[in-house]
Amino acid sequence: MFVSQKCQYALRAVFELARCHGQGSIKIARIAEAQAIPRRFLEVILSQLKQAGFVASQRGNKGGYFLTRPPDDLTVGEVMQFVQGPLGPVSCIVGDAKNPCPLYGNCAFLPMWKEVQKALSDIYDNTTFQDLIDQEKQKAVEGMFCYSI
Amino acid sequence: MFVSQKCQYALRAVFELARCHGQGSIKIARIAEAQAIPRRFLEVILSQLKQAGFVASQRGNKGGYFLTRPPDDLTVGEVMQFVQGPLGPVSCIVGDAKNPCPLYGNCAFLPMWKEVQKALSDIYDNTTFQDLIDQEKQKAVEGMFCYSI
DNA sequence: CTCTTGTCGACTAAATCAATCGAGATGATA
DNA sequence: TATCATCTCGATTGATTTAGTCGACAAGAG
Repeated sequence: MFVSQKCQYALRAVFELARCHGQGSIKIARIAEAQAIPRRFLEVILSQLKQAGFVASQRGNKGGYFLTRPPDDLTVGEVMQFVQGPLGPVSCIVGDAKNPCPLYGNCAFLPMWKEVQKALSDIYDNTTFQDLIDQEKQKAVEGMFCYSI
Repeated sequence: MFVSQKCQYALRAVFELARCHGQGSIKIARIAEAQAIPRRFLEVILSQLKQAGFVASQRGNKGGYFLTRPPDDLTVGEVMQFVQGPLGPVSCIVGDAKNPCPLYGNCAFLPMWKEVQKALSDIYDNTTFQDLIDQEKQKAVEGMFCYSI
């Protein structure tokens, strides 16, 4: 598995905030319940997302979190990159000076890794949270056609 | 980084064996040097690849390892899957009964994860070691055109 | 004032990663 | 048959990452 639990929690939390965008502050407890995320862990995650500027918060009674940007201006890739670090398959490709490939420039796998990175980027960087919301709505409509009456 | 060091070593080792396919047994030491892999660690890796049937070995003096299948019949995906486990981005998608997604069937990200898995599979399962060898040869030819006189 | 909610840093148990090591078995060859 | 290069196997290790948990504190609405 390539996407950590923490990163999945972060994405689900942001998705929940995106779904409620414009409705004011959303409480941690509500996000935790709606998206099945351990509450205390979610605190840590949201606090980091706040540092990064993806979300903002309101303290005190009636407080909570909310997105700082509209859902159609926030991509899955941005959040993932912040939580997990570079999205490439191997370190030589993301320019990690700590782990230079000893075969760099001569590695038979380099073209393949680049292909993979592009494929991932094509998906993650082109999926906004608004896309996910729309997709979910569409699915609900399809569900009505198939299962109701 | 999503592909472990060990997995990269395994791929490079198999590549080296693929490149020498048909030349009899190749010594661990030679593979280790050619592909810049820690020797003792490579022993562990090759031993596992042998368990899996990707390679076979000859003991004693003049011993070494060799591929059991021709390079055009062995994909990168097969080796990666064996070394790293399932290649999907998240556990819910690879049918991991230990980590069932608590939102399964209702998770907004599921379609995206499926897209990612397909993209990865399209690359890894369609790249054979023969492809890598050919690619390397092609590159060498281009190098002649560009830099030599 | 009080109750609800976010804030912050410290802490931890478990798993995974990336090896390393030593002793032994095998087999080609001289 | 002795030797030497090579694979074999299990144990062990240190560092890092993962996935959380906890307690005390700060802020703000009513």
